[in-house]
Amino acid sequence: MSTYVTTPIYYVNAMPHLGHAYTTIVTDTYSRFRRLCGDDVRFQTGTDEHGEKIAEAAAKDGISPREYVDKISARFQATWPTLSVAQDYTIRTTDKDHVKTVQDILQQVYDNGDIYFSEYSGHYCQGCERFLTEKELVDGKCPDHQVAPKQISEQNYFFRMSKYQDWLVEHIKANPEYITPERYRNEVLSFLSEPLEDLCISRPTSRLTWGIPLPFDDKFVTYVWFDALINYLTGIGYPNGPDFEKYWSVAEHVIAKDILKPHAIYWPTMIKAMGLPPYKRLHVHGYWNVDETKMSKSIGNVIRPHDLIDAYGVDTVRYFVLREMSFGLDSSFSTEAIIARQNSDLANDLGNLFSRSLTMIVKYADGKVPAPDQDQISESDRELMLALEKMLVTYEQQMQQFNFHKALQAVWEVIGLLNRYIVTNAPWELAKDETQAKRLNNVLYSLAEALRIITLVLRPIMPDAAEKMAVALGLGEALQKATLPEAGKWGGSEVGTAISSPKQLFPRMEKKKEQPKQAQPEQSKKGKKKKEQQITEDGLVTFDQFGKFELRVAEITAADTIPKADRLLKLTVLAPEKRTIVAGIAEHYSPEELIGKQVIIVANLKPAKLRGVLSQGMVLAAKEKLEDGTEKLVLSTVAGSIAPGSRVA
RNA sequence: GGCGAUGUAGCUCAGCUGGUUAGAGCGCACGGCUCAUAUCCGUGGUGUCCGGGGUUCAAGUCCCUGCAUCGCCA
Repeated sequence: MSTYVTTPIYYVNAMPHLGHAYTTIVTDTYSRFRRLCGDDVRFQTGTDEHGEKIAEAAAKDGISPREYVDKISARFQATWPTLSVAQDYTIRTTDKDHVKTVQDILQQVYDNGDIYFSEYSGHYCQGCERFLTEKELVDGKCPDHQVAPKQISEQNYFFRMSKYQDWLVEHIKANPEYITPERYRNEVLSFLSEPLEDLCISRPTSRLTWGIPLPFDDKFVTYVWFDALINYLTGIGYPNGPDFEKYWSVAEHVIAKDILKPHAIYWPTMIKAMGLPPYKRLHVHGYWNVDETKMSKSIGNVIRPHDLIDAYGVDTVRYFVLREMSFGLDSSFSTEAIIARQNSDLANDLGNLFSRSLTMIVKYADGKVPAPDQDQISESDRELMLALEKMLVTYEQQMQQFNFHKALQAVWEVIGLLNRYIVTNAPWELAKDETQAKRLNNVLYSLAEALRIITLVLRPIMPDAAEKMAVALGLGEALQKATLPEAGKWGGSEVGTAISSPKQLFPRMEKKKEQPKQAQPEQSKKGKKKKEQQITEDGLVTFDQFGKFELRVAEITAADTIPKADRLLKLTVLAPEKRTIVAGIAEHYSPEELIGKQVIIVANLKPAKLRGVLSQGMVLAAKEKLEDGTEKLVLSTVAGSIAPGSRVA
């Protein structure tokens, strides 16, 4: 059997966050699971690097798109090893072979008549990179970006997606596992109950050059999906690569729910138009919330994988996300939740079980796996064997269905049983009585054996911890090659194998409310760094020095744009005297919305002329640099209304 | 507005085709053990199974309806 599993290619306009990490950990876990089952596995991830947003972000940074995508793509690729993710191939949409394959496919579909040229006009939102319908607009603005879209009339190429709608509906209905979990399958079928529109697949080079040129019209480049989705083919050598057929016939995609439509509708119809068989399964997962709220850049609660690894370690992070989230549903991330899992599941249940078992083998059996005695098999031994057998069946089924939390539940039931087994058999009592030596050996053997199997099934989930366990159990390299069908059977432990005293697998963690190492917005991290630098360079200011700054509350009474200055606004304020202040906030605030606002100004700043206007002071504002290269600016103000001119200190 | 999902113990959730006193983990309380990472084991729940109505000998489980939350679509 072979397995081909992919993550989406991640759009490089943002740094990796918990969502990216989750998708990738899931895919990695599944690929390791299939390997454990003995499959020939191909696991692919990658980055999506074309498009307007990339070109803009690069321009803002003053570098070429190529330099920009190299930089961000490298950040993604550097993240995966830290999460113990071991992909076989990392594709980039800017790879030469990918570009060529995309063009070949476009030409082929075009030649078959499934791509046509047409004109249309509409409201184009730059943030969304798409045309919005009349009804989507709120107060004439894009609801997501709060910007009025541009009215654009454009000629473009379209993919005849509608032609394959009936086929797709039939295919989804005939294959219940094509899209899972079921809720997303239903969503897609519901969407397909309405007539499908054709898909716009190009952008004129007059507007965008950072893309793959259409082979049949060099005045256009490919628009996102035709470029991006094809990565799943190019990564395995489409069309003539030696392994293409083998892997494509078993292709499985893992995605988050935000890109369901492209993967469940655009992609199958594209594949059909190319004359290829459809992919096998599509696995859709939900979002991670942070403490009940959405993770978002503007709130500043974005969780970064490296912060999590620093604070908890990679095994705990992997275990946590896989155990906590019901695949398909949204889940919440919180410091409390991950620490609870770490302490109760990993440290107390698994870690302690491992520790006490190995210690006893070292103490009571000279550190070697003792020989079991068939005549001394007790009821509890039998129960344990049966439980492990049952666990393996459940584990395999649930892992195959992407129900990782259920698979782990099954494993932890056995861990619980083992802790009870130890109490029931009390090896420390058996050790005191020489006539019980055989019984003792059986118990110790059972423990070694059960832990060996647990180590095996935990490998896909926590590769590093499983490796440590394997080493302590004296399993060595045999386990690396072990597959579930054989190594899962009871009795695989070799008598006489040397067991070493265990090191602590998982430490317990303090349940502090504030974890200093816990994921924090990058903003504050940078701030901390700066602060440290200032301390070392003695950049501290004294109270007296600070007192020289005269900060006051000012009320804005008028605001005007300044000709030929697109960043500046001329403000008239009361502080309490009337002043004119020039502020570089025009990109973030419109004059109208400023009237009446109370802001904080530096009142004794040396006046300066800006664009011919004398500025008597300076307005304070907080600025945040967002991952996509844009900036967010918010004026500083007071928490309640106060008389203009009040001193701030 | 249309379609769909969800609503079960303090928290997170299991409960398939209706059938004895509705479950698990976490947390909490008490007791026990000592091999172990102050870990482990045992005991402890009078839960309006969202509200209302209905079908049935019997409903958390089916039907209708209302409310709440969420998703997709328009």
